Amino acid sequence: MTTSGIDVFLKSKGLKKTQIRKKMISYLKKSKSPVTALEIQKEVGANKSTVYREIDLLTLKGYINEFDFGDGVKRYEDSSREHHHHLICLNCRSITEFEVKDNFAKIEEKEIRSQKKFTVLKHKLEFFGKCKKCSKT
Amino acid sequence: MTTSGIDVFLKSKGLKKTQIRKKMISYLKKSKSPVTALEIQKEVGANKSTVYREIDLLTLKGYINEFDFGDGVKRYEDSSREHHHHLICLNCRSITEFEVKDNFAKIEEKEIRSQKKFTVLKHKLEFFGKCKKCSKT
DNA sequence: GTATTTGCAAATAGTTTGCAATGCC
DNA sequence: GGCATTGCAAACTATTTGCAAATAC
Repeated sequence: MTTSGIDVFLKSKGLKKTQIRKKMISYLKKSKSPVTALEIQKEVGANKSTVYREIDLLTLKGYINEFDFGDGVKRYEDSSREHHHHLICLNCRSITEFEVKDNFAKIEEKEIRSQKKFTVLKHKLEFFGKCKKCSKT
Repeated sequence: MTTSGIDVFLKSKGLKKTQIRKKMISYLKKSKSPVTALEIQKEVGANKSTVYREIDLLTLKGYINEFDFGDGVKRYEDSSREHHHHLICLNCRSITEFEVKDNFAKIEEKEIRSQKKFTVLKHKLEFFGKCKKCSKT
């Protein structure tokens, strides 16, 4: 989303264009891997309540996606980014992205709909293991 | 794992065969969807500290897998169960299992290894949406 | 007998809420 | 001006920890 794209997004969602909100969206937009509430707080310089409230709001409006990789902290990323999955290193906890060429999950969605009558809205696929660096040791 | 299988497992891991541990393993074994620490506590009748310590221990020994579906509570299931994915209803929060026939993720693992030099140990694939019941309303 | 396991109470971490003050349109 | 947004402090929830008592082998 471009800078003016953000303006349009905010307007369409009935959200005011505040300093904190703009900083937060900009931070999410430039981050290469999902960020935590604490990281957002530090970067944006807002109160933690504000950060959490803003996260809720942006999640509700569909601007961000939430992830939990099992270390007790939630992470968030710009939902407009290209579809990808995450590789989480169980050793150093680094998070790498993996762009998907073939969308296998889409195929499963069809099976799920026909077999279970369950309507898939989104899916999350994460791989846990050892990153390049940690595999060497 | 059969009852005697549990005995063998405990012995091989150097774990004592206590009442609480046996009850907990038995509960995990029979549960059809991942259970929370609180549910385990109620079923087993142990102190919550004991439950959390036991969960840590059994996770460490590879007996259980941990999941987080984004509602702030962790869930656990017997790792020896057949490989499957979860369908989480965003409306009523029910969790359904979906057995996988073709293992698409395995194919991606190969790409991940060659492209990213990342060694995959396990993956988690979850589908979020509306269950059969909630789709009707 | 001794190392493991357990319960209890208190501590911690992440997140949420009530309320008054401030800022955007 | 009026409603959305923000900060602060306190509350809340899930989980963890220290320590002494109980239990398995």
